[in-house]
Amino acid sequence: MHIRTRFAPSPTGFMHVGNLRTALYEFLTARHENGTFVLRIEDTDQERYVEGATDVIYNTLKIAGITHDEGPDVGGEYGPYVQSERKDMYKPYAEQLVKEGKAYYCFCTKERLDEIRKNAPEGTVVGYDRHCRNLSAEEVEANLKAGIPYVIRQKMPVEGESTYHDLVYGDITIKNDELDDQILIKADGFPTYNFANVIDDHSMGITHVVRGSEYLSSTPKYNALYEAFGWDIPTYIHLPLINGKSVDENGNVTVSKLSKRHGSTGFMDLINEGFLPQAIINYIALLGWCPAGEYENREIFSMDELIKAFDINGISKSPSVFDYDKLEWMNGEYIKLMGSDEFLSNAKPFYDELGIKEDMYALLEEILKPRITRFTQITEKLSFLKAYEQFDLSLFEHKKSKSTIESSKAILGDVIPLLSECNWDRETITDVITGYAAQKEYKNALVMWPVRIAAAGVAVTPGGCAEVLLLLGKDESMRRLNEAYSRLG
RNA sequence: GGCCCCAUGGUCAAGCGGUUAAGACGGCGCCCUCUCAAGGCGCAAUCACGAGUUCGAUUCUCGUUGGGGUCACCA
Repeated sequence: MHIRTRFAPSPTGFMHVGNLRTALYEFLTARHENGTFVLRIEDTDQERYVEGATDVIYNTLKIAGITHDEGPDVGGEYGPYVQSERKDMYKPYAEQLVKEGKAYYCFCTKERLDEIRKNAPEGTVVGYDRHCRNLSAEEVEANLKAGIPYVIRQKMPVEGESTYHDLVYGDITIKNDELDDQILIKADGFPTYNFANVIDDHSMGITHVVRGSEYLSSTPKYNALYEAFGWDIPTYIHLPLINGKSVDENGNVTVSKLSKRHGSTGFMDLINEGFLPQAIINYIALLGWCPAGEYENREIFSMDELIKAFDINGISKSPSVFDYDKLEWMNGEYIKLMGSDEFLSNAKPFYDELGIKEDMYALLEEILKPRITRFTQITEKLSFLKAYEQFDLSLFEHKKSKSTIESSKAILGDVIPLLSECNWDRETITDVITGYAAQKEYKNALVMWPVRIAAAGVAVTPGGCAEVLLLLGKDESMRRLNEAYSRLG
């Protein structure tokens, strides 16, 4: 069987990571079986139209490495792939069902529908009362002729129960009287989302419908349509939701659907914060799916590896919580895996901002790579290069190195002249300092501590004293060393 | 509220009747070490509860509790 899956986002200008994960799983489901992945744009809601929103979808998928075989931009045999361009094809399908007695015209006004709801017993929710389900042919004809607005509703089965199978959740059964006579065509002539979805999925040959578990309870309605048309019901794969964790005003930890208050939830937001596309994809791939077999216990996956390892059996049923800490860790792992070119191209914008010269690139990569989990942290990590304040002299005191104000002053006094005469390369600087320490029978730490502090002016630096001196350059290093020395009295 | 779904450490999770209940993130400790990281080693921490079924339940069934989803002329 040739698998065809689709991603059918609405162009809202924003790609929620939950949506992206759905797209990823749809993509992986198809790719793992050498199937076809289709992109369809669901833009029927003109009110929600956002300029450039479809570009956000294209860009996101491209950056994320989720490539589609068919879609508005690449074409395909099942087009058009933009729903607004398909709008004329839905109504005939609905009218076909009316002819076959499986659907009917409904002339009820919105006011009447509201009335039904209002009069419903407290705390209950009632659906449509099927008022127009059994209008006589004459009544329908007369209403139509009179130009009374109408919708087309499907006649749903009223007794018995329906069961369908989901690859993740198993068999799901509901009573048929739960099913409302759903609207297929709205009064404005446009199809409802559910109706258009079924028509599109069928006419595009979609074999596997992959979507969030919020569709679990409305799936019987979709199936009623497939059955009315005599079409094959697709294979269903419902995905557990992604939640976010937050603390409410009472200090209680609560979990709810991932949203803004949990942090960034948009793919582009995460990118802007410095998360790498591959890391985001890798992370969300593992949110709700667990690799098995030879891939068990593995955390880092390239897209190709995900395609190979992906297995529907590994999808879990229970919702998961988006963990920014783990994403952060994973991002760091991707950074450590980077080659020099890739590292540089990511770091360059931050280097440029600091006015860093090319001859420092190699050293910076070495000291930064294990220390950052996002490239955006570079600015902060290297801030000591620009700022050299009147730092607190107590920084010279360090118990473990046995460094004190006094020892610092003495050592700086000795070391400054030595450094001022030496070549400014890593080996020489290190030799000078360790040589001095050896000669004085000091531990290296006792000497390196005050030098590093004096040069950086902060307690924590990426790299040790030799690296700090190199990054600063000889002139600036000597200037700072002397200034600190004089401040020590 | 009706209906549907879910339930293993703080988080992601393996497990698919018999295990010392994996692994990862995070936390903690130790080692390494000129700071901070990285790296290495180690520790703490989980089967929501109650009945069954069974020689034996984390695993199967039912119930309870908790959580989520869904009930539009929205998508």
